[in-house]
Amino acid sequence: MTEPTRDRTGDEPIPEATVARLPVYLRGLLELADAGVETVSSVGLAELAGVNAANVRKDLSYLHAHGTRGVGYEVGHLVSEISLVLGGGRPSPVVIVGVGNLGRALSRYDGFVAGGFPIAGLVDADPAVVGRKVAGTVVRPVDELASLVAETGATVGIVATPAAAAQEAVGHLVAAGIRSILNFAPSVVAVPAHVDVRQVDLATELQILGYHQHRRTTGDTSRAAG
Amino acid sequence: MTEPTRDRTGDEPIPEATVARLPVYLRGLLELADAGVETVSSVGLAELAGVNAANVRKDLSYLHAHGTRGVGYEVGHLVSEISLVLGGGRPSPVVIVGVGNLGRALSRYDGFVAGGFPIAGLVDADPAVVGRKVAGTVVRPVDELASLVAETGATVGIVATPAAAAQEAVGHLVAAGIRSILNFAPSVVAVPAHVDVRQVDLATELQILGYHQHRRTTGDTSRAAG
DNA sequence: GGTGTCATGTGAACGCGCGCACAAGCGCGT
DNA sequence: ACGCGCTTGTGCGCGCGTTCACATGACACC
Ligand SMILES: NC(=O)c1ccc[n+]([C@@H]2O[C@H](COP(=O)([O-])OP(=O)(O)OC[C@H]3O[C@@H](n4cnc5c(N)ncnc54)[C@H](O)[C@@H]3O)[C@@H](O)[C@H]2O)c1
Ligand SMILES: NC(=O)c1ccc[n+]([C@@H]2O[C@H](COP(=O)([O-])OP(=O)(O)OC[C@H]3O[C@@H](n4cnc5c(N)ncnc54)[C@H](O)[C@@H]3O)[C@@H](O)[C@H]2O)c1
Repeated sequence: MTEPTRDRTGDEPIPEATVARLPVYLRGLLELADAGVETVSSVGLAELAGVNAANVRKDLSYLHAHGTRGVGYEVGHLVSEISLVLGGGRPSPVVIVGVGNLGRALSRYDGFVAGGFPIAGLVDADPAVVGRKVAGTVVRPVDELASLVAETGATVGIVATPAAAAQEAVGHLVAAGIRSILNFAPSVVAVPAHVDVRQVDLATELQILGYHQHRRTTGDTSRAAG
Repeated sequence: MTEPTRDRTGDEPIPEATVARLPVYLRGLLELADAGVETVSSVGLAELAGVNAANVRKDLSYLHAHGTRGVGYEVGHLVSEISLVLGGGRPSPVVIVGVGNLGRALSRYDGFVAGGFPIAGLVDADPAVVGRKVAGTVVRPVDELASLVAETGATVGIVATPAAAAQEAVGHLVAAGIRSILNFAPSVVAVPAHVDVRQVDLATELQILGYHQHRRTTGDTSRAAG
């Protein structure tokens, strides 16, 4: 408020819908870079991302990644620009709370480190799980969460506990200084205003699919054969 | 149908944003029902779901679940009404393609059957995986997918293969008659118009979190303690 | 050096979704 | 029986997001 707006490195607000598409663009761009492609048009990138071309152009206009008229966008430039906006250029270590079925699968997910999200540590409340080695990392008790975050500089917390323990797990993460949380438990959690929570809810996704399927099979009588 | 009959069983289109919230309402309502609560107001349900109360009322108005003015909504009625809209009242068996780290975790997820999505079968392309028993189910080869779907009446497919194989896996599912697909692979897949695909992308979620975190740490210099 | 062709960048319109605010209606207490 | 308080149901305005359509501008070829 006291100082004017600086429009250098990602100071202006990017629309949320655009932010959600940037990772998809980034994936496509990395594929292109691997294939040796150096420039890409908004139409080409739109096809890779499955969105409208005008949407791509408007999205990229929010970044400081201007393209060349008549040619397109420089792939390498876009990659670095989007990476900078999304991750700040630095990796974000991740702490996983709850090392059950899902937590173990996540621990072994190689896409984490590839995407700039290395596993900083695993914690669990079950003494039978604590001390065991999962994916090369020893599971630590929940009361060591704060020190674990402090040691590793973890900035992201993943909640993979049962729903009943999700709010408690989130509380521990917030108390440890984590401000970005990804919650896999099917539970609405409350957090302070400065903490960002994103929900990944498998059951919800399936039920949304179920709605559309149900609607097609009951509302559409013109389709009989399969 | 010679006349345009307005059926009462979910014929009018429900807004997509509302559909996405219905599962959250349902979870809260089931908790209330477990606690013996029989009626709930829009304010109470809004708190449970973490949304605005007027939004709840408008959402429920799309269903045929009218409440009683001055009292609220009947919990049991809402549960059955939302369940009917979302799942058609019948369970939707699920086929999982790709039984790796994630596929195994999903197979053991008890929330599936609890939510009306029992595991109908598991398939994988790796001969080393085929034949092994995971969570009480034997993994079958991909070329048995069509017969598996036919036998079990599976209506939902989950893709848990590497990204490079996602499009192929989706193709198999579509060929087998599946019209609802949940894709965990970080890959944009193409499907016919009558097939519904929902993407669950972990890396995307983390990168969105990363954007907000990066924005806070660089743009926001004033932080309120508390 | 001129011109044609191509792709970017953006103005404007449309639709959707959200939330406020208020009227309508139901039940309970007196 | 009657009024009061509580809650539903919704009309309306606002903002966001998406898309079309077009003007602007760069590059390549002749
Ligand atoms: N495939 C899946 O398993 C899957 C898929 C989608 C969502 N989910 C959700 O993810 C969550 C975990 O699922 P899961 O199958 O791994 O369950 P799980 O029971 O296998 O694992 C839960 C783990 O959390 C630990 N835990 C419990 N309370 C804790 C606490 N207060 N603090 C720290 N750790 C605690 C437990 O000791 C256990 O190790 C659940 O909420 C589930 O609904 C799971
Ligand atoms: N925690 C996680 O592991 C995690 C989290 C989020 C997303 N994902 C995504 O989920 C997918 C699977 O991850 P994963 O860790 O389980 O990988 P994985 O390598 O452990 O498992 C992949 C499985 O798919 C099978 N497969 C390969 N090609 C196939 C094909 N054409 N048809 C059928 N099956 C095939 C393989 O044999 C293997 O069993 C990946 O796309 C990954 O990016 C994983």
